[in-house]
Amino acid sequence: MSDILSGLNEIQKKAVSQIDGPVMVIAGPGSGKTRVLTFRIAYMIQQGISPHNILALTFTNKAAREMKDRIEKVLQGNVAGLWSGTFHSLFARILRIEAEHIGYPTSFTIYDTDDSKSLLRTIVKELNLKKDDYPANQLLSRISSLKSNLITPRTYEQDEKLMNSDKIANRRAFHKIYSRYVARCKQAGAMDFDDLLYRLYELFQKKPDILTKYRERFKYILVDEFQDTNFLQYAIIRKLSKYPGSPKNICIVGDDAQSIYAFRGATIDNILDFEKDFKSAQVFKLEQNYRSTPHIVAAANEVIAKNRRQIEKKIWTSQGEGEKIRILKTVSDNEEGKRIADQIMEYKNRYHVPNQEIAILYRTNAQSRVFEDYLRRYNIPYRIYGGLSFYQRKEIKDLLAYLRLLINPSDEEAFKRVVNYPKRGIGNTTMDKVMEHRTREGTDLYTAAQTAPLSPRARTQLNKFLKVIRAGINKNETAGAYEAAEYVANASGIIKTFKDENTTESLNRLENIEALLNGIKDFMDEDEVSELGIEVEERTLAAYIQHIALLTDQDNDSEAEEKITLMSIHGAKGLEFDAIFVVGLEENLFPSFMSMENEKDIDEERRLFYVAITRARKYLTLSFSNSRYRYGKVVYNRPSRFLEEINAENYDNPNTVFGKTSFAGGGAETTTPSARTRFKPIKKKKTIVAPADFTPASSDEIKEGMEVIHQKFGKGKVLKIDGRNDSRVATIYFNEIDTPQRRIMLKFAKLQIV
DNA sequence: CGCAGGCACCACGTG
DNA sequence: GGTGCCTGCG
Repeated sequence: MSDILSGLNEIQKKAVSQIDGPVMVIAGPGSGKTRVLTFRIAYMIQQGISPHNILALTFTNKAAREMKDRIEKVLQGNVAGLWSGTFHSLFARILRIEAEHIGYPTSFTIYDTDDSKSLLRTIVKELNLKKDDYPANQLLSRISSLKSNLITPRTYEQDEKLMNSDKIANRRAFHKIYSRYVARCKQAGAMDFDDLLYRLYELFQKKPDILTKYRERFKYILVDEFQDTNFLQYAIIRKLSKYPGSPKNICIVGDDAQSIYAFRGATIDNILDFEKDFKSAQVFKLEQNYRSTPHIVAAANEVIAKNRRQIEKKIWTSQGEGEKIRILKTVSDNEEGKRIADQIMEYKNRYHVPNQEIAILYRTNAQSRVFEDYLRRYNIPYRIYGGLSFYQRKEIKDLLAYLRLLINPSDEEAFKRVVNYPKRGIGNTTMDKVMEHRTREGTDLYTAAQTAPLSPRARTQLNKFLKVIRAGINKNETAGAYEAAEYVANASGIIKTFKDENTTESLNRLENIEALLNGIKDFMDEDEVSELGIEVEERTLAAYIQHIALLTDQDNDSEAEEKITLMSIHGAKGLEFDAIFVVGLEENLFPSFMSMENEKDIDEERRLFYVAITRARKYLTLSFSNSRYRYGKVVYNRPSRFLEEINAENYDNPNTVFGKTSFAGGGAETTTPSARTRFKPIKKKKTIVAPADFTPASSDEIKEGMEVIHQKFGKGKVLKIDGRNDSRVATIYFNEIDTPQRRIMLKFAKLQIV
């Protein structure tokens, strides 16, 4: 530990030891980025810099935790006082401390996307607008991007261009919705995700002395995954580090080639601007890849070379020969699931790759299902990341809504969510009255609920609800968070409802409620670090709620060991595995149909593909399917253009990609790559029949020796039919597909006779 | 006011 | 294939 620098390569050493002044580290995949970051902080502390003066911003809580653990190990001591975490969680921490300066209560709550959308829907309704003209999703993403670009409702109004574009686009009311949304969030004492950034910026802008306080504290700032920061995040970083007399000790680490969050406002302009903003910045490029074998590295370089506009670099490896990239071509998404499960078995048996070193990566979470099915069938343990997490379950969100009310009764979304849950006879009519009263009085919903004139019956019921909340608030203050939560879970009737229902479903929900209560207990009892390892300053219900709101997908992986990983490519950023399967490589899926319009979006998809393949250490498999289910319908897609962007010599079975496969002779894929075949675009449309002109024959018309067409498998010849009546099975040879011989249940088959 | 059943729309990715 | 919203009835 006396020499932290030993064991690093030359460039890494420089990136670690240059601690004064602005530094930009461009780090290719697998180039030891995390190592550099952790060693850099450890080195700083060893040089006598107080951890208290260091701010390290990462993308996930997990990354922050890992970093901290590793620093502690290197220094064999603690790093108390170091602030490391996500932008959102650290900024929320500052806002919690300074809330009163911007007119927020210390106990402000955080609206998640569902809350925001629900509020927007309410506002649209209040303004008597049609929800089809103002879909909540679009409104929210527009508002989010405005906030991220520091455009407030006021500056919006003064911007003729913006106002005009709304007129043209027939959404004149947008400005009204935006300002009302902002006002209502504030009135409810709530911040949405963007507010956690925007309000901090506002705080720094309005209160110079507070800004100074944090400037003096955070003398050294590090930002990980800088390519994924948006304009606002960078603006805050600049506020903290760029001012007259600033030491400008700022280090950003990133890789423009791995920028995959443009859709939420991230811009690689930030990387390009950094050098302009900090003219004296020293730039280090980490290009040696320690992770992957040569074919994978070569493929990555070939793919990313197709993008225009990027910082020049080329990753390289000194590793010897490794496996070539495999391709799987299948006829359906179902078969894709099966073939991949088969290959996983092969990896396990032949190469002894442990489960936790295997990952299946897809573009959209909806693709996970088939893989789940087959992994379960093969008894291979797996874990799915993303999709509905524990905290997104209905029963959990309901109880959390109650808890949110305990710390902030003004929280309008929480109030509406549970005022009539469990059912207590407070329906739309009553709530409309309360809402009207709220508008008339200009108060928050909670206050209005206490004074609104109502029918005696509604009043009694509403009072019962308010009483539970009041008692809960009281309990929280006197007895503590766990006791309050337990009280509310019972007094609200949630627990009773599930018990009474007494179905497997409801008992399962009850278990989840209990798990949540236990989670609160753990959180409160833990004295330093929560089970998730995220350092929190205080142990209160408010801190717990905030902590939950800011969890990231990668954070809940306590039992990841011994299991195969299934996740979206976005979720896989920063991770690595021995064996990677990138699935669903089809046009309209990956690249996504949303990106087909313009080159810029395709570039982002390509970077996503780049991220996907560079997760692999040794084995990489790419798969695509001719057809798959989407919205319950079969769709046919061509193979992804990205497949052709990898040079044939890096493929184990290149003919599968380059369209020359004859599929004759049993569809064997044993062809060796012929020299440096340059890729040809796949022009030939697949001979799969479109559903429109497809008229299946009835099953008893099918006879041996017939030529038939199958909706998915294409043309084939009936070799044999066995069984009788409903259990008749035809053995058919489909010469257009990979594994041509199939057995088809005639009862279900859709076959057209040629 | 509650509930059942029909429906539209959805879903690309996230703190 | 799922969810959340609307409608119409009891």
